[in-house]
Amino acid sequence: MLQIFNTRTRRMEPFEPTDPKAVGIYVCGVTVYDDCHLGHARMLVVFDMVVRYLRQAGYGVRYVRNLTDIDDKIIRRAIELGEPVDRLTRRLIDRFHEDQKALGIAPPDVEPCATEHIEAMIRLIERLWDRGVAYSGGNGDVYFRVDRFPTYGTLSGRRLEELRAGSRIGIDETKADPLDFVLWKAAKPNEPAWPSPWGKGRPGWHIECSAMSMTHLDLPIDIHGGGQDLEFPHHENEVAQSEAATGQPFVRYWIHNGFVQVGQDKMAKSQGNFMTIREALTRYDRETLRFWLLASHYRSPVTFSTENLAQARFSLERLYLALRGLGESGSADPAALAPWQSRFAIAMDDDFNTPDALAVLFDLVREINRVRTGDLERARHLGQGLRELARVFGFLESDPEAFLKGVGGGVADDWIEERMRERQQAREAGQYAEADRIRQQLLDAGILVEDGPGKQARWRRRPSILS
RNA sequence: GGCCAGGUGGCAGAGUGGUCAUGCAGCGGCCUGCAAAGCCGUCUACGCCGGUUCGAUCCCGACCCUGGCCUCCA
Repeated sequence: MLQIFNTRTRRMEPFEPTDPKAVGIYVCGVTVYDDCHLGHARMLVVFDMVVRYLRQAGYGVRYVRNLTDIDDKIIRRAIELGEPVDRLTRRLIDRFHEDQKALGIAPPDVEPCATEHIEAMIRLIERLWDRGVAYSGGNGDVYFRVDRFPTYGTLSGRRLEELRAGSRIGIDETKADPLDFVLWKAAKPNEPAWPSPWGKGRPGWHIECSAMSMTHLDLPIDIHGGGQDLEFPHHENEVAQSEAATGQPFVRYWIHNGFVQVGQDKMAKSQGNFMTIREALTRYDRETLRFWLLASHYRSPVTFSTENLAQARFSLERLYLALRGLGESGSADPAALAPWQSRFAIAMDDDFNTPDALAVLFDLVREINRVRTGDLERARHLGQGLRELARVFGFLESDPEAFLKGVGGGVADDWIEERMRERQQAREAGQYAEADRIRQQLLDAGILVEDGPGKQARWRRRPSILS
C-alpha cells in the first residue's frame, strides 16, 4: 500500500485515489523566461519517477504539467532581448523540450500553456467575483480577498495574523488587505493583453494553475505537486481560489520536492549559483544526473557538487558492471526476482523512498555477481529483473558496454583499440612488462583495462568528472 | 521576528526502541602473470544536555547549529 507524505497534513497517508484507473496528477512546471537549471531538473525527475511508479504499480495516470508562458519575468526578459514575447516563449519551450528529452523524462499527457487558457481563467475569476471574494483595486487589477476564505493558510501551515505580522509584505494602497493577491493584472502599454470584463490585461500567476488543472482534471485532483518553494504563496493561493470558486475540495495529496543546493545555498536563478540542464548534460550523462537526484529522498535537499556527481557515476557503474556480459535477451523470472521485487515495492510504497529502493538494487547486484559464475541463467534473469526495477528511475537503459566505455571525452576509441591489440600481443608473447607499460599508458589517458578470463581484455573510461 | 524541515560513520545517504542499510573511500583475505572487476570479512556513526525505559541514534523536553518559506522562484 502506497503511503504518501501529504504536505497539507504533514503526515503520511495511505494513497487512495478517487479512481485508481484514472489518477489525476498536476505538477507546476516551469516559467519559460530562460533555460532551465538543475533545480527544475529535480522537479522533472522526481515527478517522472512518481508517475512511472504509479503506472508500474497498476494505476492509470493522467499527468498534467503546465508551462507558464506569460508573466512579469517573461515580459522583462523579452524587453531585454528585444524579442517579441511569443517568439521568446516558443523558443524557450522548444529548448525546454530538448532538455526534457535529453534527461529521459517521459512527457506529460497534457502540457497546457497559460496563454491558451485565458478564457477558463476569466470564467474562474468571474465566479469568484460573483461570490464576493474578488474585487477591483483602483488601478484596474483584480484581487482575491483573503479574509473571505476562512481556511486560508491551511496548506502551508500559516495563519493570517502571523503573515500580517511579517513586515516583508509591502503595503499596497490598492489592496484591501496586504495579503490579498492578484487575479487579473491591468495591461500596461505594449504588454501582451487579453480582453476581460475588467478591461484589457493578463492573468495573475496563481489563477492559471487553478484554471488549467481544473480544465484537464476532475476535482478533487488526486495529486498536485511542485517544488517546495511553491508551497507558499503559490499553492496556498491556488487552493483558496479554486475552493472559493467551486465550493469543492481542490486537491487530495500535495507533494513537494526539496531543493537542489550548492554548498549551503539553494540553487536559484536569482542567486546566480545555478547550472543549466544543458550545461550539466555536457559534463554528465543523463543517467548519472538522474541517479544523483534520486539517491536522496525527494523531500530532502540534494547538493550539487562534482564529488556527489562522481559518486553517482561510480554507483551507476557498479550496476552496469553487474549487467555486463549477461546479454539483453530473456525476461525476468518473477519467482527468482520476487524477494527483491517485494523489498523494492516496500521501499517505494514508503513515500517513494528511492534511496532505500536503490539499496535493494545493490543487494540484487551482489546476488547477480555471486551466482553468475555458477548459474549464468539465474544471473541473466536477475539481471533482467534489475533492469526492470531500475526502469522506474529511468536508468540502466543503455547497453552496459557502451555506458562503461563512455562517450567521447579524451582519446579516441580507435587509438584505444590499437593499444589493446598491441598489449594483447605482448601478453601472448609473455612480455608482461610491455603489457603493463601499455596498461599504464592507457590509464594515464583515463582508460581502465580489465583482463577477463582467457584472452579477452576489456576497457572502459574512468570518468574524469572528479576533477 | 513568525512558520516549517533537518542535524547519522572519511564522504553521500536510508532506517530502526535491543542482529546488517546501501554506494564510494579504507583495511585484511580469495581470485589474477600483475591489475581491474567480483566475492568473503572488517574499521569509522547517530549535534549537545536532561528525562521515560531493563535498554534510545530511534520516544519526550530544553539547548546549539543548518537550511527553507514569509517577495519572483522547481
